[in-house]
Amino acid sequence: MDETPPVSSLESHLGYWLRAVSNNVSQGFARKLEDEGVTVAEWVFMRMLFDFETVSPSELAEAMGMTRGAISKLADRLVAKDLVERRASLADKRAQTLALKPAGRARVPVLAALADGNDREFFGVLEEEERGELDRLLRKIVSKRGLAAVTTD
Amino acid sequence: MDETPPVSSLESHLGYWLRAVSNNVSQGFARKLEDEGVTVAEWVFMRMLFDFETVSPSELAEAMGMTRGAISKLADRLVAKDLVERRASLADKRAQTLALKPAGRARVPVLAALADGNDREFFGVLEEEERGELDRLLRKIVSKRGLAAVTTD
DNA sequence: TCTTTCTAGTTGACTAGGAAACAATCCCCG
DNA sequence: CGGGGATTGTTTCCTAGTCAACTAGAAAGA
Repeated sequence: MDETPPVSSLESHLGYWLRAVSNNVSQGFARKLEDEGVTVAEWVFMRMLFDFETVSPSELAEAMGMTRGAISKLADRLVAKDLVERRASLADKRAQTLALKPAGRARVPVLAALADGNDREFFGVLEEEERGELDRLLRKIVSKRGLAAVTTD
Repeated sequence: MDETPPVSSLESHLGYWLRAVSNNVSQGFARKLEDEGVTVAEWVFMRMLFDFETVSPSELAEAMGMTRGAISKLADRLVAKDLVERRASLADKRAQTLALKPAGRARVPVLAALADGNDREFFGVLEEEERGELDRLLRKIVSKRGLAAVTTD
């Protein structure tokens, strides 16, 4: 009777398409950031510090969907580049606070412009309202599944 | 005058949300596959071999959006697990052909079921027609931007 | 108080992948 | 033919993450 078990195709999974597009967008973005000597994770890290003066590594790890270990090393790199500084916390000697240094702060608008350009490049193929819909759907998944994350790949 | 330069937020970029969701979906999937001792890349690799009997590493690299070097190592791992085999190509002594071994072939339906479950878990929060729309939008980006992602039709 | 337990951040071992150099082989053109 | 360039797959080195063990300090409880 030739009973072939039904095996779903790769293309039938939204996760597959999501991964394909996301990897591409991130790789494209990474390439643009390369000229600025910054990675995607570093951009996200700096953009977060730009808004919130006082951020702890743990909070950042949570917000970026990365482990504390990864944040620790990421911070090392940014400190080495003189874009970020670590400040000891007075209240709690274990804790620290991360902050942008002036050079880092000055860099953020430039990187933001690259992010804008990257988004235009990849999502410009969609109509305005399609972009709105995509945005809505992605946010819905994030909120319904309660994830706080952005990683980098 | 206080001319603050406008710095776009992380959340204003579709790439940001895409990355957030995609990473989450993939991490969730990776965790499910872990019990089977397989990675996401290995699943994709095997699923492709499942359909097309004869695939060269280069084609696979193209289809999976990875470098040939990465495919070479990925193949090494799968060969080591006895799921895949390399066959020399008769016509061209440089070339080779990758094929699933019986153990690998037997594994695919199980992994496909996990992929189905993962998709349900993450995208089940959307309505049926929202999923259709998301699918459409992602495919549109892939086709308009000519991403390598699998010759689909 | 002092001791146990928890929390913040760091570190080391390991993994997957990219970039580029490489060897083998093929192909084309003189 | 035969030699220069393309192409196939591998390899080496590097980067950026994870996980789990670790250190230092804080907190809670007897």
